[in-house]
Amino acid sequence: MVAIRLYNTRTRQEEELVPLIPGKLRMYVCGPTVYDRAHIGNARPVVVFDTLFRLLRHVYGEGAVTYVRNFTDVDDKINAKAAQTGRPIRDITDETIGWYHDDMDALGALRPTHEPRATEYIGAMIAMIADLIDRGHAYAAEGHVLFDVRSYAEYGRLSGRSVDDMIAGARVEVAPYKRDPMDFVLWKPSDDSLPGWESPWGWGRPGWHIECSAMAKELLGETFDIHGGGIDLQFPHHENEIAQSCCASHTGKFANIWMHNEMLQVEGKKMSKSLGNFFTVRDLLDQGYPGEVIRFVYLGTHYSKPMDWTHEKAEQAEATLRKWRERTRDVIPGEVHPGVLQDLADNLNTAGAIAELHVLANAHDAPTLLASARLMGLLTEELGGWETEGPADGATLSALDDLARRLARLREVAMDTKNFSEVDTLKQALIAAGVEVRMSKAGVELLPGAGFDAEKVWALKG
RNA sequence: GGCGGGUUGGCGGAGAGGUUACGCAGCGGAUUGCAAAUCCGUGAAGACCGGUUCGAUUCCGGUACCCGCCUCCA
Repeated sequence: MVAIRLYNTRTRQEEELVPLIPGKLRMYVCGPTVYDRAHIGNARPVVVFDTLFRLLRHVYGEGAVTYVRNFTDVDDKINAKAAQTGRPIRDITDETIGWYHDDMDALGALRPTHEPRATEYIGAMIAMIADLIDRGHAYAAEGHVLFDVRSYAEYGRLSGRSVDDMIAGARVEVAPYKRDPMDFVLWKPSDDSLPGWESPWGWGRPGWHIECSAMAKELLGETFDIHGGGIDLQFPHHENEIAQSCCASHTGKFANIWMHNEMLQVEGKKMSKSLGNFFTVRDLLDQGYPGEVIRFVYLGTHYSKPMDWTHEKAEQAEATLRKWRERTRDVIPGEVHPGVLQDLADNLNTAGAIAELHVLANAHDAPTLLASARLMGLLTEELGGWETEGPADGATLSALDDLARRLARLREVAMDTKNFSEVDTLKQALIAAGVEVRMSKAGVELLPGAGFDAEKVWALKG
């Protein structure tokens, strides 16, 4: 069995993945707050950990891997949207979850084993909060329950911060009911306009961090193998998860390996609404970027480095995938290339693995290329189809066929007369219409290419 | 202020203390009426300053610059 090595943020070093339960692998990844379409930054961890999920299933067996990714469906952003639109919260979250599934499916991400909704685990959260109070790690105050960061000596270990340093930064909410400014909310009161649940501390709703601790415990147990998410979650979210879970557990342990993907940028800049470079996955799909192309761009940069989304990368990815799909058409997948597997097992080096795929393609080893690419969720049947669809409808395609025949006739004549001016005129017009013109001894082939303009084609047909 | 990431050939982007990354673009060739597509081949690198070493782009220290998180936005 291939040894998988992963960089562990918790220990700041690369480690061999040794399942806590032999033969079983348990992974938790922080999922979305469901109040709007997922943007392309949200999608990076989805693709990264989907690729890891696929690798783990390949190595340990499909049934041996349990992957949990939550939906945060109780949150003030959702409440705000409900208040703004007058729609019921459940409508909003159901709709958003549907979008999320559609969009992530389009990127070739497998559905996790479990996708728990926070609102379905309120009981487990209340139980964990009560347990934390009993153990002296949390306290109720003015309808809130707060975690006492001073009660947990390891607080700040994951993110390499000390409580005192963070207070010096003075970016924390100071509330009179807090014992320490860094204490964070486990439970907070709700008024009539907000969603809430009965609890020992009154009508209220959970703080953000407790849901992951509670759901991970319910679905994976007190300890498990891998916890993933974006690096932005390292503090405070993951720090707080660790504090809650470790203080509420019998072993004092939580996730074994912590993995964080770096952030995504757009054309070299932070994606933000104010810069106008903010895209949802749906935006890109609607603009015509196939989901597989988006996935390929993501996998082209190692997850531990900032990734830049650029149009140029997407174009190159599309050209590469187009070529590979042509080469693997009707090919039966062979064995996964050991080099590809080795690269993925080496801290999920997807960029290195893609380089190996290029080598396989150049070596004309289509069966191995296909099997290896599929391990990464590329060249799969589900993601295919886009490469042959093209931007032309059926009628336009038949118009192209007519033009191809006309061009072929003109060319035959020109071969005899040695006067190619008419052929070249038509060819240039076709190229100007975004048509790829392929002429060979076998004949003439016209394909809709980049910048294809159906109107110009119809004008040429006359 | 605290924490973290980065700086590699024209562009993108990896690994490895000594031997070709890889892709795109470029260049040469095959093919083509000319092209396109395809195929074959090929030049080009590691911010700066020190240190360790027989040897560093790769390890260590420092400098500069870029970026992110700590704040509703991943």
